[in-house]
Order: sequence, then structure tokens, then C-alpha cells
Amino acid sequence: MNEETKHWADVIAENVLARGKKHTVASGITPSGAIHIGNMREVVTADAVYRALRDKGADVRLIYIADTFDPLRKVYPFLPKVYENHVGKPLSEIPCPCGSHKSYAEHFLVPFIEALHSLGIKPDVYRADELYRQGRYVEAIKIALIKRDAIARIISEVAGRELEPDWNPFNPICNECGRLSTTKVTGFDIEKETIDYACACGSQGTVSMRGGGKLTWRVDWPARWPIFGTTVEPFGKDHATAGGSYDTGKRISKEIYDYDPPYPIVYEWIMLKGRGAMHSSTGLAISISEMLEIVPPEVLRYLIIRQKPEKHIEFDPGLALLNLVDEYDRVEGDRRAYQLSQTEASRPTDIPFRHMVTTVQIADEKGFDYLLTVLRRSGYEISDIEAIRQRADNARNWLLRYAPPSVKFRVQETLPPQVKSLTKEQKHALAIIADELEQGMTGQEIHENIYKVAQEAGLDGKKVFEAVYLALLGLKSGPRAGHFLASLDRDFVVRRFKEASE
RNA sequence: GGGCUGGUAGCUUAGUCAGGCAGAGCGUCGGACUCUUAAUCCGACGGCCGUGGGUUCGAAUCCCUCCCAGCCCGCCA
Repeated sequence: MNEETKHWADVIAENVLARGKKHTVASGITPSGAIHIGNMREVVTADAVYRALRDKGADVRLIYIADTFDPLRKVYPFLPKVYENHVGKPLSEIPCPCGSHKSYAEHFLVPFIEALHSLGIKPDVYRADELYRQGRYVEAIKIALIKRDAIARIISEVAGRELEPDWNPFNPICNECGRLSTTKVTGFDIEKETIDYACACGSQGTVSMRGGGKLTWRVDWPARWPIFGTTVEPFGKDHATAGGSYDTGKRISKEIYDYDPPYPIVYEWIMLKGRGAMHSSTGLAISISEMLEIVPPEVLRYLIIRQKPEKHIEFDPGLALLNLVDEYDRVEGDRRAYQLSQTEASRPTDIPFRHMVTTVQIADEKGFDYLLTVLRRSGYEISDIEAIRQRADNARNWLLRYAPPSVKFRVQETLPPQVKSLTKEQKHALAIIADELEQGMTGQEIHENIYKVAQEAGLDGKKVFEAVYLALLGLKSGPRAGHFLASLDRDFVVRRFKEASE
């Protein structure tokens, strides 16, 4: 990317500003399962546009609407069987899987909102069940009931399918069984603000327009636009398809609610490298908290913000993650994306993640203070202890869970069999180093002398390093030799090098 | 079946709206640095811009065909 390229968030902000100065950027996710980094794209995208608008002086706010009033669709694999009884009930009315939250919806929503805060995203949060109970939807519900036929016509025209003759934009919650997926509207009273229904469970009843049920998704979505004055909204490509819910929503918004639909931002899925799209139900997903264990929040933002929303993101938590973090740190990519990725808690560091991964493996066993020492010796700034601690934690977790074997190393307890491949000259070089160490030369000094040793042994430097690593790690390469040697027990190294040189 | 989005260097991609010499980062290779390979700096290699056609003086860009990937057409970002 070059400097002339405008960042997508700025392009959108400019387009949107041409329509007016006051804006609401909306986002929303159904908290039906653990919210993963794929879901995160919605909110991060919204936040990027929100910030771009704010930077351009717009009067803008960011909202997040949690669809807590949606029914539970099925018993997901991560749920116990007893949840069969709750299928069809609103998420806000189902018990919490762990027992410590107010409801099923809160169980997934609360950690998600916490994660948002750590990403520096602070939307005004609304819960659909509360909005309905507070009566925020009453006007929209009345209009939808009265204009039922017109809405049905729009949906069948745009979506190209016939609706059931008894289709209704409102789903009442059954007073008996608590489900909203099994009820049919049989009548309504605009004055009393009530709706009559019959339920598949055999009961009939009357509910209030304030919390007694909800609008069906295709109507709920456009209904909420005027309620919040939404002018910009990102949504997944599932909603964006021709005849999909944005298409119907657009017309319902204009023709039924007399409101200009928001500026659409269609975003693609985040795929797990080589495994397909993320889905919490299939277990093929990385949760936000898992992600934040291995990278700082700014990097998670950067992952999403550097890419245009309509491109899918191939996320590779393996070796490629190192590149992502280092690219972010060096601001090698898109400067504007970097800027938009900042959080208040951002702590820039000059220590490459790659280097931290190495350092942790050398120094961790001797404690955090030693890690700092090693870093300082390598010439890095260590005044921000907290930032270093965070990065070290990230590196450690990454090594544990996602690192490919090629970046891992361990000092071998016994002489690695690979030393058999050492040449006579290499053995000689190791003997010289062992000798120097024994006479008190530190690893640091060895480090400065390495080429002299090579010359003495009649080798080029490369071969000497190779010998050092083979003797200690059983590998052909490793962390910077001098400091590495200095970090190990001197007697141990001497013994090992002598052993290897025999 | 119908539709949406994407397909540009080994990898990640910018440029496509408004046609004007195809750019960057990573990786690779080579070199420099008398503190190195996972450190720094410099340089090079690397592209029928998915395919085939059309429009045009000129196409990655516009139009049509087909192929590939993912998704939607039942409320799974």
C-alpha cells in the first residue's frame, strides 16, 4: 500500500459525509454462542468507520444492538441436551449455561463486551429484549401489523418466494410455553397495544406490544433504523445477497417506515487458514479471548482494519502470525490502518515479536528479570516493563498453542546425535570456544571473537555457528550465539562443547 | 437452478468506482556491516493482473463467455 491510497474507512466516511453530518454507525450480533474473531469483524469494521467519521469532524455515535430477543435455533453441540426444552425461546429468557449470568444471552454477551473494551471499542450497547420491553418498537410494530400485506408483497417480490398465507411480521411469545417460533398472530388491538395469538403447544392468548414478542428479522432490522437514526451499518455477506435481508430491508425502510436505509458495508468472513470459515457451532473458531492471549488488542484490530471489508481474511495463527505482529509494529503496512488500530492502552514496543519468541525460550526458565536482562543486552528499550510482560505472555502462549516446530528450540539435556555430522574443523572450533569459556571468556566476548575462532579453525563463520547450535540444540540454527551462550550455565556449555569435539 | 463477493509475484495484497508505463510488504537469492543465521542496511530475481473473446489509439480497470473459491436464496458475522 502506498501513501496515495486512501484507506477504505476514509472512503466510506467521505461517501457518508456527503449525505449529512450527523451519523449513527450501527452494529449487532446475536449472542447465541461464543463470539469469535469472525464475529468481531462486524464491530471492528463499524468502529473503524466511526473513528474515520469522527476524525473528519462528524457528529457521530457508535451503537451495538445485541439480539438478545432472538429465539434459540437449536441445541448447539456445546450445549447440554436439556436445552432442547429451550429451543424457540428468546435468548434473554433462557437460563445461563454456567449459572453465573442473568441469562443465556448475557453469558455470551458479557465477555464479548469486555473484549470490545480491551479493543478500545466503546459503543452504546442496547439489548433487544430491553428495547422491546421499553416500548421502543411499539410504533414500528403497529405500522408493521397494519401494513402487513404491503410488507409481505415486498418480501415475496424481492426474495422471490411466496410467504405462507398466515405469515405475520410479528412473532408473539407464548404465555404458556415461552416460545416465539411456534406462534401465529390471530388478531391485534392498536389502541390497547396488544396482539392475539395461537401457539402450536395448543394454547391461545394475548400479549403486549411491549415485550410480548418481536418482529421477524426481515422487518426488525429496517424497523430499528429509524429508532436509532442509523446511517451506516456493516453486515455480513449473508445479508447482502440479492433478495437477502438488506434488499428487503431497504424497501421496507423506504416504503413502510419512510426512512433512508443506512449506507451498507458488506464484509467477508474470516477463514481459518486451510480449514474454512469460522463457526462457533463447529468448533472451528478462535475466540476473542484466545486471540488476545497471543496478540495485543491493537494487532487484532489491525488484522481486520488493514484489509478491505469485502475481502475475506485468511487467518493463520501459525508462523504467519509473526509477520502480522511485526508488520504492525514496524508500521510497514498501511499507516492509516495502523492509526485506526490504536487503542488507548496501546503500548508501542521496539522489540520484534519474532525476537521475543526467541528470547522467551532462552530466558524464561530463569524468570522475568532475567528476560529483561537478555533483552537489554540485545540493545532493546526495556523501560516499559508492563508492555514487555504482555508481549512475553503473548509469545509464551503462542509457542504453547500455535507455533510450528521450526521456531521452537530446546537446549538438549544430552549430546544431540546430530553432532556426528560435525567436521574436524568444526569440532576444533568448538574446542577453542570451550577453552576460552573455561578461561573466563564470557559468551559476550566469544560473540565478538567468533570470526577469529573461525579463522583459527580454518572455517567461515557460518560453519562455526552451525556447530554451536548442533551441539546445544541439535539444530542448524538458533538464537544469537554469543548472548545465547552467555545465558546458559558456563560449565554445562564447556562440558558439552568438549564432548562434541571429541 | 438463480444471485452476491473475491481471483493481481512463492505468500499477504494496493491499484478496478472515474481506462493511460502493474506497485508494496513478507519470503527467496546476492552483497555490505571486523556484534552473527531468527540483527541492521543495500540490491536483485520474481507477474500472459483466473480463462477466452469484444469495445478502444490504449484494458488489471469497461462489456460478454467460461473456470475456480467462498457465500446467499429457510434469521447461523
